[in-house]
Amino acid sequence: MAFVSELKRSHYCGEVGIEEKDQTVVLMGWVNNRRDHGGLVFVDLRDREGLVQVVLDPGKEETAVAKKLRNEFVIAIEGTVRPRPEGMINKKMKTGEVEIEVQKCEILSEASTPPFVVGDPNVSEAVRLKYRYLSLRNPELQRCLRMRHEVTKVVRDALTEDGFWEVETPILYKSTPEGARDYLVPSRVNQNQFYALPQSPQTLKQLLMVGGMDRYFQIARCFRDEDLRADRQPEFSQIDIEMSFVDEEDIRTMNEKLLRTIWKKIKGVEIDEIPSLEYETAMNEYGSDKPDLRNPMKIIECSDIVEGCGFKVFDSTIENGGVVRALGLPVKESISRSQIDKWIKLIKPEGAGGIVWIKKEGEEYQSPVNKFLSQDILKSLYERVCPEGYGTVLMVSDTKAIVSRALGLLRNQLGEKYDLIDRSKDKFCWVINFPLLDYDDKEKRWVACHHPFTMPKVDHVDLLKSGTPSELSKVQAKAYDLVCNGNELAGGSIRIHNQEIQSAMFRALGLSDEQAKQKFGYFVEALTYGTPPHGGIAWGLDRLVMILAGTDAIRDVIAYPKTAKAQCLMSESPSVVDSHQLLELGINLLKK
RNA sequence: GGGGUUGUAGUAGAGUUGGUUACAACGCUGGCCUGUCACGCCGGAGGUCGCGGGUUCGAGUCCCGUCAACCCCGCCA
Repeated sequence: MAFVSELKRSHYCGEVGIEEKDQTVVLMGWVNNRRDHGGLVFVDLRDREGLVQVVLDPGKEETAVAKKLRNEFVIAIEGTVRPRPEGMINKKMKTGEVEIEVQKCEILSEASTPPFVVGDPNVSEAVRLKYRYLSLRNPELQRCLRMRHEVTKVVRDALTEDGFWEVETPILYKSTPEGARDYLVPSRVNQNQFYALPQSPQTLKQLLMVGGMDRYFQIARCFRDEDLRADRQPEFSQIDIEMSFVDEEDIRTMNEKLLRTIWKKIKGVEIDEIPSLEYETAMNEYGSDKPDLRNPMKIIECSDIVEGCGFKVFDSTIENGGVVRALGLPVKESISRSQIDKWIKLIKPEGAGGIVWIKKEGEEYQSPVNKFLSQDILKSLYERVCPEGYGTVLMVSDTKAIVSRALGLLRNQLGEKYDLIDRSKDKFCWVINFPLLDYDDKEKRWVACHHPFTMPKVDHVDLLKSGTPSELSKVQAKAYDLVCNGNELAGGSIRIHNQEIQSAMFRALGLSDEQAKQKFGYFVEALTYGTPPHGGIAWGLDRLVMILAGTDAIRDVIAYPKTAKAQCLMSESPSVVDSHQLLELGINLLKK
């Protein structure tokens, strides 16, 4: 067995076709499968481009090795491409028209019996993660990683074309006072001090604008020490973008162009016009700031119809400034009482008391509240919420916020359960005019919805300066999210470049200029040295690739992902370290 | 931190009201086969039923605890 083959690869396995007829080719790859017929051995040879059938004669000296071949052996073969005999074409294979008649076969590397068959879809996540390098041989995972590569390439090309510079920012950086939990890295040289891994390059990219880079982007790795989800890993990537001398419109236009380029180049799809939804509208009509517009249901206002109706729950809700709103479930089948009870259970944790439903039976409207509501009122409600004349009305009454959360949750649930979502097409929207501030009930103070350097809308600056609680809640931000199929694809804002507005913002957050300086230090100082008007956006790259690849697990688009407990099962990290390493760092562990 | 689902040969599963030696498949392995492509045929090996307790004459099965993977809530500027 040669350590290095004399052969030089001429083609990828998956790329051999009828055009190569009668050519001698050299292929290298993994044995995907072998079918030993005694006097004739078929091997499906695999590389990242696909499979091709190679035919070996174990009787000949050069190919006698065929008997030794096993799954996942790495081999090199030299052979002649020939059309398959009459009736032997395999239509299921891309290369099924041809096969390789092998003249030479070398084993480059033998393989232990793998713990699972490569490509077997029924292997548990734990086993697949432990042997990630074997999972990576699965064409499906390779398709996702190839797509990820293609997306970053398209993004780099498109942004470069538009005058952006890719600038790398540090991974060893400073712990930030707000936001997610930081991953900390101890410093050996500076004992008792720590770096933090960046949650995002937010401040760094703004300082690049201060530094005159004008247009920056980065495929940036970000780190957050928070619990994981199906679409969340502790380290993930952003397409991070920042621009100088621009306003909201410029950034939205630029990113819409980028979005169109991505969908065109990756999926070959032209995107329709992208609607902009006010945050307020999104919350009222979809119960979400990232609505899935593929779901046809909308939340319908019903307060005006039921006002003063005599049903105590509705009346007192409206008197107290709350609302009565409804979803119309557009399915003809009758919804059972127990089913509705399940939905009530679903929305209870959101604070909603229950669901009042209306069904139509012939010309009669049925409802648990028909003792209180006349047929006329039920009819008006039904006709507004189910204008098609069929379906079930599901009403919730409470404060605006609770009704939005409850019906938003229900809307998603119903969309899935009754297959109301049109998956043939991706649906996008911008969500704009987010509130600038949000009141934190636990900590009894105002916090920035986006971050404390987000610019308020021009005509809301005075509201911000007024500082009265009722006014502060109305202040809107120059912030925007790009939403696709109910996922936040990207989010960003225009940043404050004006000292006076920045001070007003800090005051609203309950910080004096002195405290702000202490908390944000060098960053606040930097903004005083001539900051261009600027703003930006960050795309969640992993989520973007997930949507394009049509997968719902973020692990599928990351080569070496971590488990829900943030461990790497392959390398068994995190792990304990040698005591001398800790000693050097001046770290003493609390014994467990 | 809380809730849910799952855990039985290498892999993914079946396993009855608790009852003899825990099943068949894929993979592995020995043999046969020149047209297979989910190759086929004959034979073989492979098990601390996640782990630890408990109930019982007897536990894969019932109970308690625990661990792991996944999903959800909290959390995620």
